[in-house]
This record gives sequence, structure tokens and C-alpha cells, in this order.
Amino acid sequence: MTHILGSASESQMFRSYVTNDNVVELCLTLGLCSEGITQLNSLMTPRKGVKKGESLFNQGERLESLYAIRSGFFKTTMTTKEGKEQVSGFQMMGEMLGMDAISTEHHTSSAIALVDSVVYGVDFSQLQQLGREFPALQRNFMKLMSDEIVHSRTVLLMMGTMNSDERLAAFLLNLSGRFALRGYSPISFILRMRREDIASYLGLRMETICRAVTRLREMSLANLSGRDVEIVNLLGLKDHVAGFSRQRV
Amino acid sequence: MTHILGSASESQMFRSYVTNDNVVELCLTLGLCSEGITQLNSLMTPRKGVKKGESLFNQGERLESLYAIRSGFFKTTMTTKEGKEQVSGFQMMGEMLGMDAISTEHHTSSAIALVDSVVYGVDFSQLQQLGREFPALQRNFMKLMSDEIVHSRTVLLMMGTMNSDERLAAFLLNLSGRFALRGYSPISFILRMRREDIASYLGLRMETICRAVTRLREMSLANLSGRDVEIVNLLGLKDHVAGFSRQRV
DNA sequence: CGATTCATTGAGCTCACTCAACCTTTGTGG
DNA sequence: CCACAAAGGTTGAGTGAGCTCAATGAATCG
Repeated sequence: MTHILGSASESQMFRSYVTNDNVVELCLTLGLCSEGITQLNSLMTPRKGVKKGESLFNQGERLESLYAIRSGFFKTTMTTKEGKEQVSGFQMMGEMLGMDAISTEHHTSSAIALVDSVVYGVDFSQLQQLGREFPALQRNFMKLMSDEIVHSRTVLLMMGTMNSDERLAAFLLNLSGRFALRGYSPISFILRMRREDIASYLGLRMETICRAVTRLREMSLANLSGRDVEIVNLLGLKDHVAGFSRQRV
Repeated sequence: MTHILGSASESQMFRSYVTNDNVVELCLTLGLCSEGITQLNSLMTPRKGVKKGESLFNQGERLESLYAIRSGFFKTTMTTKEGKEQVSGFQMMGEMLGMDAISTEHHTSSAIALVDSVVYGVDFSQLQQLGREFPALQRNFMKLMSDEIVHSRTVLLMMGTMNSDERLAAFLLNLSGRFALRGYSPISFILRMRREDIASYLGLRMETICRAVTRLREMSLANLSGRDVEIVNLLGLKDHVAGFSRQRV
């Protein structure tokens, strides 16, 4: 997933998005002059709808296009030979999908819509071309990729050092921050994924998530009722996650 | 860490390295004409030695330069507020360090030499500049970044779905493949890191690694004696890792 | 409104963790 | 070159966090 939290430059991007209602700006146009923006817009394929449960692309398929999420919510999953599924991330409005496929030109994960969603396709080679004319675009795209590296490592850090409560807390804080950045409430939001998906993402079992939910409630940190989330004590939550709160978990 | 296994294009890169003894070629010059290679060489700062135990850069420092490893072996680590250390990867000859810092222009991890090593500095903005003239260079650098994303996700998959034996087996197979690619034996090599580092990287404890070592020996899959590794049954090892053998764990 | 998928809670188990003792290798100064 | 200190590695015993299995309740959807 592409994360936007934390980097000042990316907050800027988001602001430009909010005013112009243009997803690709959010993702890529940092520092671009208006001429560049026009060209970037022309490079996008028409909007494409993806119904809940449908996949945008599947593991193993050839990379045809990157995608910028215009609205909706996705999960990305990797499947082992034996059919075990591992959720590798959740993506929301304004984030990019498919960058893992640049390496081999084949998708290493599948992207599945968790709600009815709308995406723009972004042609990678055209993007490269345009990046040559507008260095800021090129650099910004690289930042997005670097963000993914940083995020993955942070998740690894989490898996290596946190217990189940802390992982769930970190997960909620991450969502909270991303919602806040989009102008939504950071303390009251709706989960779009199943417990099982959360569990897979955090390297735990669904039952363990349920118990962690109960514990966060007992500690008066967060109330989860089904998919509704109410963060009761944001600072307390951050505190509970200890050394991770500053980082983009 | 930058990984080279698996992608056909990167194997090609490596071949050019073997003949020309030029690390940056290994990392970046895929598809570059000779003029480009010359310019790329000129962009590299002089070789820099890093003694065993010393750090090449530290978490939090400003990004000054990316590095291509000319010889030696590194680990990258992230440290939490409380001082817990998590190993995020191991890098060897011909791999790149520092790409996680492109996002925020600050290093999110520290790189520590596990043996006396030599690196080249590669200036990022100059690299960008040159990338504009040589699209293949640009694209190749992106592939390296995408590789890191894919690798991180694969490690996540491992953490989420494998037990201790399988993780150690996957780890050994990964090293094996990377050594093979460099012309070294894939079944007999030396570990440059402590058990504790392996444990941290795999999300386990040092004692658990020791017991996993014993079990792999009992299964006649691999003999580890101290830091010497002898893979007894490469196919068996791959089999043991099941669905992961095809992937670049 | 019945079926199916998703979520919660309990009971018992297991794999990896902790703590601890001991062994082996590496490095250093006399 | 040896001796000894320090760091790293191995093995055992007991514990515990998260897993499995199972039963039941809640939400979602034709």
C-alpha cells in the first residue's frame, strides 16, 4: 500500500487533491506546474469501477497498468502454493496499487475491492516518459515507492516486536491517521475488512483479534462494535503502542 | 535489501558485473549503452571502506548518498524508542543500500558492516539526472525499488505463515540463491551474521534459531556448524519451505 | 426470512519464549 | 604464543501467548 502519513510533502499533495478533486494529483503531481498536471491527466485511462469482492488484478498477471484509487477500499493478498492467503496491505482513496509489479512486470499480489470502488489506470511507461519531462513527478513517484519500502519494514518491525494488543492498536492508529489526512474523523470510522483480513495482515488469528478487541475495550482505549470503531483514548492508544507511535505503522 | 534472485533482467545485470568488475553496473546499468556506463561511473564517489562493526549510515540521519556494495556484508536495523533492535535485512556485494530514505530524505534504518566492506556512494539527484538521459537506467532503478517492495512482502508472508524451521530454511535458501548468483557455491557458504541477527530478522529468538538448526540437521537437510553452512539436501529444503520455494524469500 | 458468512467466547494445547547453565569461539594484552 | 576475558552459541526445563477446535450469536444478503 502507499502511505501518505508522515511525509510533509505528501500532506501537501493531499491538500492539492482536496481542492481539485483529482486523484492522480494526490499521488503524483507534487511540485508539478499546471502544464504538467494537464498532461498527467491526459495520461490517465477512464475511470473504472470495481465491485465489492471483485479483483482489480491478480497475482501472476502481467502488469498492464498501475492504479490510483479514486474512491473505495482494497486489500492486497499473496497466496502460497498451498492456497494459504496472506493479506499484505489495505489501500484507500488516493493511494496507488500495483507498484510491486514493476520489478518483474508481473503482479506479485492480488488487489480485491472491499467495497464498490473506482480507480484510474495509470500507464507506467507513459508515466516514465512524462517523468522525464517533469523531474518533480519522477522524484515524487520514487518517493511513493520508497514509502512502500518504509511501510513494509515498519510492519516487519511490528511483527517482530509487538504483541497482539499492540499490533491491533498500531493498526487502528494507522487507519486513524490516514482517515484524518482525508478529512474524516480520526476517532470514529468504519472498518471495511473482516476480522480475518486484519488477523492475516497482523500475522495473527481471527480469534486473537477478537480477544485483542475485548482487551482494548477493557482498557478504555477503543470500542469496536462489529466494524464500527470509536477510539476512546487516542493518546492512550499511542502510548500503548510505545515506540511505534511516531512511525507510520 | 535489494534482491537479485528471480528476475531475469537482474541475472543479466549480474553477468555484466562479473565480466567488468563494476558494481554499479550490477545495480543499475541494465540496458545502458557504453556512453551511459561511462557517465554512470563518473557519478560514483570514490570507494569507501567500512570496518566490521561500523555503520555506513544511521537511522534518522539525512540522506546524503545511496550506496552500492562493492564487497562485504551488511545488516540493516531499525530501533524502537525503547531501544529494541529489529534487523530488517542483510545486504551483500552488488546490492544497494539507502533506498528507504528516498521517501523522507532521512534514513529509517541503520546499515552496519558485518565484515570489513567497501562501498561506492551514488548521488541520488545526479542519478535522477542521468536517469532522464538514459531511460533504461531510470527504469532499472525503479525495478530495484520494486524488488525491495516485493521482498519485504515476501518476508511478511513468511512471518505470517511459517513456523521456525520453515523460516530458517527459507532464509538459508535465500542466501544460497544469492551466493549462487555471484558465482559462489549455493550449498556451502559462511554466515556473516550472529544467530541473534538471524533471529531478529525472522521474528524469532536466538534460542529458537539454535533449535531450528538442530532440527534441520536431524532432518538431514542442512548442517550448520557455527557460521559454516552445508546444505545437504537442497531439494528437500525447498520442499520443506513448501509454497515459498519459487518465491524470493 | 432463511441461508450464509462473519464475529465472539470458552477450553485445552502447542510452539516459541524466558531463564539459566554451560560450552565454544574470538580477540587481546602480557 | 598463551591465557584469559568477552562475546557468541547450544541445550534443558518450565511457562505463557497465541493457536486450534468447537459452540453459539450477530450481521448480511439473496
